[in-house]
Amino acid sequence: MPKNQRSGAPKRARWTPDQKAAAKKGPKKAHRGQSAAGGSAASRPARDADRLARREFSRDDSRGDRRPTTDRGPRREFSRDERPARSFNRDDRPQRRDSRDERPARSFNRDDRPQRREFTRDDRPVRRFDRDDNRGPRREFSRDERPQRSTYSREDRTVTRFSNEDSRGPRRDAGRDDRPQRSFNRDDRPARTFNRDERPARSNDRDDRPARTFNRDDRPARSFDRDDNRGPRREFGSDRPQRSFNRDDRPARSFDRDDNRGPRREFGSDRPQRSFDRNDRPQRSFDRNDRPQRSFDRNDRPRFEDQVDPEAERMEADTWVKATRKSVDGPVDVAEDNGFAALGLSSRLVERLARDGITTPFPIQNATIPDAMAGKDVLGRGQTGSGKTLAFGLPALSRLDNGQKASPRRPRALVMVPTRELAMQVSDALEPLVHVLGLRHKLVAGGLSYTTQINALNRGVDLLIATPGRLKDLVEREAVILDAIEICILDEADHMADMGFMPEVTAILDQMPKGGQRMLFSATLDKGVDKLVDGYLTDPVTHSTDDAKASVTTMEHHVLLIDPMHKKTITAEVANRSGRTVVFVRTKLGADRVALQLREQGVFAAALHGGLNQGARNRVLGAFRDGSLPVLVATDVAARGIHVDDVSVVLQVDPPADHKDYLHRSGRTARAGDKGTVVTLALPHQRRTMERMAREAGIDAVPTKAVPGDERLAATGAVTPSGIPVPEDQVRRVLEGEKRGGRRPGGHGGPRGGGPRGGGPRGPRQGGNRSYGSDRGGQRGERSSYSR
DNA sequence: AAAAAAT
Repeated sequence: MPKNQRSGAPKRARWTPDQKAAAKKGPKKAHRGQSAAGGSAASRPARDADRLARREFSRDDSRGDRRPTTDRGPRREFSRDERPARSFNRDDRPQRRDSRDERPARSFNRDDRPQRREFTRDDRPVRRFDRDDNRGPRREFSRDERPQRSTYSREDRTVTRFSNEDSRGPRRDAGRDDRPQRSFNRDDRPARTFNRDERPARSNDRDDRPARTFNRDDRPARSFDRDDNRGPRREFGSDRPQRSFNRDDRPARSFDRDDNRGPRREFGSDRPQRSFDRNDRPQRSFDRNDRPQRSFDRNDRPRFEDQVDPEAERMEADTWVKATRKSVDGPVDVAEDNGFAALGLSSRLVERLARDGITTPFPIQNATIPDAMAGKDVLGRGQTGSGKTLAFGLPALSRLDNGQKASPRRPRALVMVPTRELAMQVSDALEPLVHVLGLRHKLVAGGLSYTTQINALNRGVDLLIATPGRLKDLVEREAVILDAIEICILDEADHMADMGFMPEVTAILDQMPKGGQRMLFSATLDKGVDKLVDGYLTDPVTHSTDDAKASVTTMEHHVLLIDPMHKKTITAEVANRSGRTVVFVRTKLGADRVALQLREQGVFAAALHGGLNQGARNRVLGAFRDGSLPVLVATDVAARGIHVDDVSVVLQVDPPADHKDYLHRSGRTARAGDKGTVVTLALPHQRRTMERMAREAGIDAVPTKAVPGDERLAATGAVTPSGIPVPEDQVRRVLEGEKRGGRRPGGHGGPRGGGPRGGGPRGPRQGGNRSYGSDRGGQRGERSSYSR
């Protein structure tokens, strides 16, 4: 059974037979080969040499020509010359003793047979694993008394000689003729006694044992040579999982009572006997006023994550970021002039939007929805915060709302996005709309449980929201079949058309029926996107609200020419402000490093990049969203689509790769009409690139020199940082959640294994986020490194 | 370079 089934698909996974078969033959041959080679540490020749040294070969070994001499007793020594000459005369052979006639007649009477001993499992003595039990005193060695064990190395051994006429000299024991002749006659041996009482008394007196020495110097030096002296490796129970240092690899925490916990806590016998008499119970009150007042404050609710293990939390990650929406309770009046009603959307959708105060479509929604409702292919270009999610989500859901139901494993609509965070954001934004129509949706992305995804697919999913990698994986496992996709939407298509993504994306698109509706949204239309458009869209209607130029006039752009030695300081100065700051860097390591450097300077920052596990990603982004983390240091994983309110500054510590990336990144600020500042640090050699990029992006920023303490920095609201490092426990508290009353049994789990946590992601958002339709178009980019 | 699947 391939490993991916054991760990990747947890025990409860309900696989269909097809899926099992698919998983078995699975697309993972490479891994198996890998583990076969990597798993058994020693190479075959090395192992054989080792075993040879220990004489472990036996007949059933594949190279069973060498048998051990162990177990046979000392080898009988012959002198060839002493043996009688062999006769080849048949008559000289001793009579065969077991001639048929001499044997007792065989009885075929069943009752004559010796009683067969019955083995029942229960008859067996319980096997003891207790060291102190049954084993007798431990054999004591004095290490020094042991003969030096010889190390076998093939090279060290002398050639075995089978000839007597060699130079070995006389045998060591030659002349010991006083020894009695050894008899090989079994009957000469003293009878073996089976009487326990005749054995010497066994001493269980610890004091009888030689004192153990604790003197380190008495011990022979420890060898670190693997092949040296160690004997076979200790066998661990096969249930012990290989230790992994990958956080995502950890086995799910078990809540099975019988599992691993050690003896159950003993409660004092003073616990009152439980009564099962109904009349003993206190009367239940049905008086509403007796109940505690229900609180509608989310913060009052018990923290769900406190009751949930980390794995379950990850499984639930698609429900993270539950925004507090300013929902209206009770019936909602849909105004006459409701813009969404005018677009022909179902009244339930319009009403649901109105409940959240969404009544006026954004331009891209106005432009796109009618065509999308008509089933046409759509090519949409939308800028930051333009509301693309609703632009494709509303018509897609409206069209799915036709009384049909999704068959198991056959979703009817698919939204593909390039990052997990974006997928979650889309899923969250569409969730209330999906539910109000009685449809089902599911998020399918990496880092989340396979089980919940597979189970949901088996139940039937109308709208699937996915990242390409996991979706392709599930397609290969036949956990999802794309032949019923009526509507397919590619969001952030320019990113999906990147070299690394393209093969997976096209592989998935190729699985879908030709005639379906396709919608493609992209900030720009370049070569890669053209390829997707040409290959997969039919007569698309193009709608663009603006082009890939900075059009947000509320955004200020600064390109600062700085000296490399000032980079760290200036970064901290710019990032340190009352509002939220997103800092972009080129690499994952750079993100970690810059975040650390900021914290060292007193600016609370945390890194977000694809190298973190999904739980950490959720916590960081959640903390940033809920305001407990003011500075987010991110790779371009956060450059697109991620919506967070009130980001006052985007700081590009490493310049973007191109003008599109510049616009994508800067699109994290100045959302929904807010003001925003984009600061890009440029080292001297990056100046010309930045000038060109600014021109292409359509911004008027002239690189100007800056030094720490520059007043232009202060003008953006920057505050000189305190220089006092952010305490580690604050970092932990915010990123790992509040510590609960100190229950963290020693020795359990890893650094975070069973720990409470959650914190950020489920907290309410600050500042009345409008999570609907908030994805933006924009640009992307980056290049050149933080350190020089 | 990053992202997207794991093992």
